Amino acid sequence: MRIAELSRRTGVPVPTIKFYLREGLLPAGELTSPNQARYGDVHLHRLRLVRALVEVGGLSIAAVRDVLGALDDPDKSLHKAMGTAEAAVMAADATSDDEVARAQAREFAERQGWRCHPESDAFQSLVAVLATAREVGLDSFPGQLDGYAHAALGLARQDLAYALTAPTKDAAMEIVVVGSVLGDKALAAVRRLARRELSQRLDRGERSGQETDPDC
Amino acid sequence: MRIAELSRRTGVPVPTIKFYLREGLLPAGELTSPNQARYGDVHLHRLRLVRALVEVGGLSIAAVRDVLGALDDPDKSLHKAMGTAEAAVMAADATSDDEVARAQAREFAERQGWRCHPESDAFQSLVAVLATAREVGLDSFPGQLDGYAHAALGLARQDLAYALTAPTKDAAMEIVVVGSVLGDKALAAVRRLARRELSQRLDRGERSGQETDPDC
DNA sequence: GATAGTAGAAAGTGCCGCTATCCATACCTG
DNA sequence: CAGGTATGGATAGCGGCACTTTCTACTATC
Repeated sequence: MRIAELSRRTGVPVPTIKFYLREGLLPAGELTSPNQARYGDVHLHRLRLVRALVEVGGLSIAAVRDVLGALDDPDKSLHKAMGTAEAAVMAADATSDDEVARAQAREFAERQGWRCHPESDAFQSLVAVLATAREVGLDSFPGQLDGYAHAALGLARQDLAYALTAPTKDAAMEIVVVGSVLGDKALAAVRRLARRELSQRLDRGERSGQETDPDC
Repeated sequence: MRIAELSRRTGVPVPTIKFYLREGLLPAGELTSPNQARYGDVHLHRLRLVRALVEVGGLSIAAVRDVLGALDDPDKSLHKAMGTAEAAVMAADATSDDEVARAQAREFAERQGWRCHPESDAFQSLVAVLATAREVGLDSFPGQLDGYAHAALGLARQDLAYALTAPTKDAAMEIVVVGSVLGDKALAAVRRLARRELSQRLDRGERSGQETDPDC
């Protein structure tokens, strides 16, 4: 297929596709002449992937390039690809050196029995959030984390199970990466729906919802 | 205190504070002369709040203005303030009219027994994610949602309980709004830590972790 | 052979979150 | 009370980023 069809089937304008080609987010098409190229399903799929990461995930072009690079690297383990995706999503603001927040995060990890690297983007991001919470005066915020951890463990278990459904390693990596990005967005949305649902139930005087969600 | 001290105590440059004043994110100081003003703890707190929303939450200036407006509105219910905050966070890309995705979202809501408005930002956002998942070929993604819902209900319950710890309605609103924004970030980070922890345990041949998290 | 499409490169656009510069005035130190 | 520094207010500028536009020299197609 040619670039116009690629554009038609994805809704991405031709100039934007050219831009992505230039930026290395999309592999070049197979040249049939000095100024003609053919694109295949690979390009179609990749283009949709790029748009998903950019539009839904809010990733920058550079971050998308990193993520795709990790996906394409044949030597890369699933573990490492996940790390790259996380780094891209976390956007590492690399802020303050709040020692208290760092200690809070470490204590939290210990409480959970998690052995996590304090240099990882996820950990840094957590420290940044805790520092901000402290600045804004949300003193009991760190206590919330344990509840988050409980939920997160369940989600992580589910994520991994989902990834194992993939037929090939490439597919698994893509599921993990895209699932990370889409999953975050979906979880945020579902969380808000749940919150609204619960506050509605409270408004109606129902007891905090054991009837539709037996919860253990 | 004067603007320089406000700047010193928050780390925000004076020109940026002036910019926020101009944009209405910060109330004007009390004028003591035509060109002198005094700022108080309110300004200090508000400024930190703005930075938290902008830096951690990634909210645009306009979104921050909306959120703060909701917080300041004395007539606004906690419910409405939450709605405004959600709208600001969700950033409503208002994309495709994917009927299939919409149906998937509706089915999900029914499965959960949630009565949610299909016009709400959270619902729209969910539809957008599902549409994207479909485009990228993540066919079994909708099945993930039920697991998300389980986790989200737990989190929502915790969120509401947290909000009820606030002494005043204003404080509760702030907790809900800021907790929403910080909570999303924190949850994303914790989720990644959990995922890494679990995949480490798998690497070591442990059975998928009942020993540190009895989970029900 | 006219029309439309294409690759590739270079320059331009629009938005957004600041940042810089000015000015007239106020405070503050010596 | 003089002189340097800070302030409020206004206007203009800047840098980054994700595209878009424009151009040229070709090529496929009707």
